[in-house]
Amino acid sequence: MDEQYLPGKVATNAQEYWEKHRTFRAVTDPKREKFYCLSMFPYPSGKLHMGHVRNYTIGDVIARYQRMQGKNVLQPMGWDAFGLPAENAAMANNVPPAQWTYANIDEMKKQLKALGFAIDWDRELATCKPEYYKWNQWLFLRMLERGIAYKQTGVVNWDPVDQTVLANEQVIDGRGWRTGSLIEKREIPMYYLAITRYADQLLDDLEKLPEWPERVRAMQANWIGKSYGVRFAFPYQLNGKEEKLWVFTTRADTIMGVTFCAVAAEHPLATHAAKNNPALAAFVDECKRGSVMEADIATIEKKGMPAGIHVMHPLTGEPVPVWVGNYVLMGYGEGAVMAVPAHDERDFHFAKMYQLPIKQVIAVSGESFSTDAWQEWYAEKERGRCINSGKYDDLDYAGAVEAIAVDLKRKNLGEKQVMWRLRDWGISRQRYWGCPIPIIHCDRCGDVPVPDRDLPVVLPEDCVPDGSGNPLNKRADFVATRCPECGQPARRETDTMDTFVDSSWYYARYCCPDNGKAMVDEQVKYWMPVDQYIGGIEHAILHLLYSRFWWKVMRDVGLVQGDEPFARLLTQGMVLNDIFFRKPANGRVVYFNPADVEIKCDEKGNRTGAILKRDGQPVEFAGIGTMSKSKNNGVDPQSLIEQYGADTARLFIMFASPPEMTLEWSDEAVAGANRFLRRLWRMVAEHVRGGLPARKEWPDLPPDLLELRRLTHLTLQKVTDDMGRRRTFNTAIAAVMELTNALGKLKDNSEPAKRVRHEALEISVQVLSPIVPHISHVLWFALGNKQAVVDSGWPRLDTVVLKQDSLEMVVQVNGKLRGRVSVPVQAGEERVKEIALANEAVSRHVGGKAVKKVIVVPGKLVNIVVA
RNA sequence: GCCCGAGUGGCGGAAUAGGUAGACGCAACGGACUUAAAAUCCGUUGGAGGACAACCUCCGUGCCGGUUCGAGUCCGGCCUUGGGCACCA
Repeated sequence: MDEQYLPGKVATNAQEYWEKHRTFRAVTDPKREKFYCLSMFPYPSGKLHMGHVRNYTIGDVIARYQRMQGKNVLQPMGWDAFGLPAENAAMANNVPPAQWTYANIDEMKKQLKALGFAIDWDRELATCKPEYYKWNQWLFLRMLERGIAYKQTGVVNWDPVDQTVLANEQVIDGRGWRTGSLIEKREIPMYYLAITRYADQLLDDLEKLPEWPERVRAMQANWIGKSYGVRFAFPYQLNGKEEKLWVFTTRADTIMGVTFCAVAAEHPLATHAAKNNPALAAFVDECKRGSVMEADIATIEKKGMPAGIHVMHPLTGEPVPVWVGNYVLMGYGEGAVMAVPAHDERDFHFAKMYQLPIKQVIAVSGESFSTDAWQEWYAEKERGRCINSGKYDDLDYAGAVEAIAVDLKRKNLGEKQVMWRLRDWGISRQRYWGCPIPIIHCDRCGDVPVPDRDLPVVLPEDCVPDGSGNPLNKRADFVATRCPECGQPARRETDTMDTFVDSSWYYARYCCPDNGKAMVDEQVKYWMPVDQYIGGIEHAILHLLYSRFWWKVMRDVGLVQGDEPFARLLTQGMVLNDIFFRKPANGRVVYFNPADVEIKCDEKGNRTGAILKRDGQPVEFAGIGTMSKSKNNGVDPQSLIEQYGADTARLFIMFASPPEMTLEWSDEAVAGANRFLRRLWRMVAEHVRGGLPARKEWPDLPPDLLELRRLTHLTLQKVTDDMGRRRTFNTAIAAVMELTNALGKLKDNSEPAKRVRHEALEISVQVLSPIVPHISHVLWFALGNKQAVVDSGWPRLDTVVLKQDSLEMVVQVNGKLRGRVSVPVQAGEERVKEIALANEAVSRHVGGKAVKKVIVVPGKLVNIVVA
């Protein structure tokens, strides 16, 4: 073997071996226990970024670990290939999105291969290929048949200059990113998927996912947002006809405190009222400007204007004024709310601003109500009792809701209802680079689904978008078709599907990526569910919820079995780096890449400042943040691999922090990871040079060697647990480092010492091999093995060597550490107490005071409580 | 604004079920080797105080309060910070 560790040579050696032996090809084999390890597939944006490297390294370590445990492992890879960035790149470079996307895939595939991931590339797929998205269309048609897919209007961002629908991302401070014009909300017809029909299942089945992080389940449950309340109506007269203004509330107990109602600007009542009221029309227009994002709407200043209309209180019959409010969402609930200023904080402030009456209807004993300022208890429902509420006085929350619901029902004006925060999934996008929605518009027959035999509806790949509208509308060869029902000329739908549709079922397609006859086949029964899914925490809600929904639909269509697609989930943290910038006196902020910045420290290592290497002038530190183009703080994985090799990159990423936490970049720590690999290499090289030991029965070992063997197996035990159960790879690596540190101190070169060292090195190489597979591959052969480490299985734990006669226990006096004692393993509690009290340091601190209590935690600690 | 996390030395982090705070690594400092540099190896390294010394004492896990023999860990209230909020993926 080489004296020096040459990462490039080592990587080539290992990767060629895997390629030649087709090591990572996954074969469907029901006789073997399978393990499906899946990382979220990347959007082919151009180059791999550090987030990808982290994601796929975590997945690869788990896949390789499971493989060594003897499982039949599937780890596939593909491309989430439709999306907005391709259209933006197309506009910038005048290149069709397809061409840009395929070039990016080639580049990123090369990078993934350089990192040595144990991927079965035979199963590669890309969502922009008709063989794939045909089945998006096919299942969409099944959903139409079942009424799960339906058509309805929805609100979008409209750029009046470009005459284009914009994504939220393309709206900056209420203006279109290219034109700078003020954005308007606009209602257009769209296709929706009725995910709310599955709301109950999506919520209840979270209990079937014990191996998901608690926080993801909590976020999903809150997102689905089941609430119990009352849906009821305020009647009113319109053009001589009886109409009803419907609202939903979880606080029906406060209904007697309603002093006004508020409706969204898009609500029909607002539209009607604005007709003969120019001031209101102007206000409605104002509300319709701005973004559709909920975060914006929730933080804007609450504004309103009276609609000049009154509705009737359903219980008292009193007139209630209707206001138009910019904070009421048309897309949520009824687009109208009842307002109870006394018991809802938002209504309270709104009422104060517009001098609307505030009527207290809930009292809590011991608290006094005042309209001067809001107090927390006003909104409390647990301790409250109704007052000023006529027949409902003195009822508690549950009693009042019940009684009021009964009365509303009797008047046919409402009833108790379950309400979901979750909204149906609008999938129509007025964009080119996506999966066409398989619908044909016929003047005679209406919206006609494309028959199965005509699938897929193929997207032309040679369009170049120009920023105004959807280029598909200008493609007569795409749009012009015939109605499948009447045969007359008709138009194709030009909207495409949300890219979340593509990523909602790709995991199932990996089981049979080449099947041209069906969406999935019986192989999904073997491979699904995914045993381990790994991806960014930023996908905790949308992607995972849509996937769970889509899978349930596939189940109900009879394609798959089981209720959930992902058994275990690991959400990795983001990759962060320092952010440096300069802000010229009257210019835009300029960001500098940390690689170009030198940090100044004082003699204690505290940061004192930073300068740009190029000009030696100071730059400002803006803290740490996720690696991004806009902050110019990314690290290119490619240059990292070129400098240190794939194993160093992988080792650093797995060592720097546990997978669920954020990872802060550090060039110095990367160099440290490389140093460890070089040391490991040298250790093996020296050991091999000294001659490999003969393999015999274990001889009786002297105490120091026995101790080292014990450490070897303690390390194996810990690493196995850390990698398999805890998934804390950083502590697994630390444990191996401790072992190699101890090994470095062993200067003995006797035959027994060689045997102990050999075993320790073999186990180190084997357990590190999922993390640093290339160097492990070469070192394993160097240690005299005939079979590749990837096929060597997991090392066996020697439980005999772990047995000890005595152990160390910690002794505390009043909870403070005062001494350590050695105790025989079989010693009982009384004996342990005796030994602890006999300790010199302990008795000094007890100091003759009366011992009140002694607590013994077996095998760990003794706490002596004195007066 | 709402939902969900996180906060421990100069830095990344460890402490797995309420039981030794700071494993492992980085940086820094001191030393060895070398003509020199790189590489490598050895040692020190939370703060304050005390002892010639082996060592000893006190303080310390964002802030305030609580439960407990014992709290980084549990509970209540804050502060700061990260992710998500439905058309970025």
